[in-house]
Amino acid sequence: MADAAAALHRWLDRLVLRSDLGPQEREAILALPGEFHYIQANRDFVRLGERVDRACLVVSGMAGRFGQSRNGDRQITAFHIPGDMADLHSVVLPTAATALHSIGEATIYRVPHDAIRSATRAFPALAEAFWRDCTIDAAVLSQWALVNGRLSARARIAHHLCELSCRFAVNDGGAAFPWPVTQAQLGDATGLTAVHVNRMLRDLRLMGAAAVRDRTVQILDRRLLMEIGEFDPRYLDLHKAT
Amino acid sequence: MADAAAALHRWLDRLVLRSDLGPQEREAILALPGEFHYIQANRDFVRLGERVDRACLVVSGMAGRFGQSRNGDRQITAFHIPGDMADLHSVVLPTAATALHSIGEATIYRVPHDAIRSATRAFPALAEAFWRDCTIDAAVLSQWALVNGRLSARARIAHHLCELSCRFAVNDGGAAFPWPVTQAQLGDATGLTAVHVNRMLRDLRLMGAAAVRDRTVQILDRRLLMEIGEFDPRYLDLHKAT
DNA sequence: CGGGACTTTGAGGTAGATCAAAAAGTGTGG
DNA sequence: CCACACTTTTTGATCTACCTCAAAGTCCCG
Repeated sequence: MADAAAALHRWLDRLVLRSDLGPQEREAILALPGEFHYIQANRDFVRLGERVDRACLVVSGMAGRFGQSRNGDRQITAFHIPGDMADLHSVVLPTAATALHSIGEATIYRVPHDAIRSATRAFPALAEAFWRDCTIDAAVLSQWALVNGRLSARARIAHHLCELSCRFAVNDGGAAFPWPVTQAQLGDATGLTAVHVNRMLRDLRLMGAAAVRDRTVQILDRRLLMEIGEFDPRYLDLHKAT
Repeated sequence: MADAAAALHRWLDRLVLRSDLGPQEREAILALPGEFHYIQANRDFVRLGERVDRACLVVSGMAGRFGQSRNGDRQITAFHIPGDMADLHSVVLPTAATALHSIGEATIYRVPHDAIRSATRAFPALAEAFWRDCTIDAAVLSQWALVNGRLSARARIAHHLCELSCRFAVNDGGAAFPWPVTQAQLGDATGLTAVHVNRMLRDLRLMGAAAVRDRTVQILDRRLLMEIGEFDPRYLDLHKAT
């Protein structure tokens, strides 16, 4: 089985980008108990309205947070990559107002809320760090609302690719990154149909901005892609971001 | 000048709906220092990217949180009513990724971050309560993303009216509530043009669902309005909600 | 090698945008 | 208390970005 400390370390790396944590606090994070779960491709693993008592750390693959309208249309409200605690908010709001879905195959590490709560009681700085992380999550969502509400289809897609590129780039270069997301799922995130997503991706490819090949996004011209998507990475609060 | 304790009490009422707070913690809230500010109608009072050191409690009127695209189009991502701490999140993320605008005239009470932070250090339950409140704020935004991304123009507007009705109804009946929002602003919240908002409001009026008159929303047939807007109040986590 | 999921392309339809202008409020100063 | 300027609401006419429906092509896995 995989290594819990390694999985938690990726999350810790994300946290310390934004919050100052001392050695004891870091150790408290790395010592969090939990279990690994393998999730089959494209499965809902947290249902809407379900009451949860564990939070999900993405270890490998991707996850999507989503809501659903009456006729079954889905709106993805967040993509989560390895190192993201996808539903940290469930610690303070255990009834999921939002569901989780694996994007392709995924592995998660489920940490009991109790353990997280005792860590925050012992170390107030952790409570603040978690609160901050949830707040950045909300800032990202706020940006999605702006992008999906006000930009053209092409710009929305360009913006999403830029965002994911930056978030992956915290660890490496970011010119290419894994992309298990189907065009239908990208449509669910941008409020478009799969057909239109396909045409916009073709445009971006023909413009030489970005291309998806082999479940991987290739950024061909970052400047151009950012221009098309009106992308400014400041909202991500990744101090190292390009 | 207005009464600080009274203003803070409305916020406290909102907090204790969702979090258990003891007498000392309640007193700490009611003792928070701050200053009252009168804001002229439709002014930006927190700018994008500005670094703030005080949080804004809405005392009277309404406020809107928004982001802006390159060409100046705005997307409102939240409406705040009296008793809401509009940017509590700024305590942990002082650089505003989102701006604030008065909807009509408004009065706010500005509380220094320092005071809020000392309260959370003294009372961990307050840190958790604030974190929870920010999380519910994010859940509301997530619902907006779903509604604006997936529902028809008419449904979006119906949904927004239902939401505000419920949030006002925490205090009173909720069949009618103040509505200083212009049709252009409602368009900025729903991702529609003012012209189309006008037509959809006419439809809702002719259908006998809801009508806006004298800066006030009249809910004519709540059941119908909820049906049109696919509204289910659970995401608001107001235990008293209808 | 066969079946299901995903991608790609085509043709035509429509919800909502855009542009334009009149009507109704709202506030201000004389 | 009226006149003027400005904002907001309302209606009409036209346009278009994106949707819908349909079908062929491609990839992947058992």
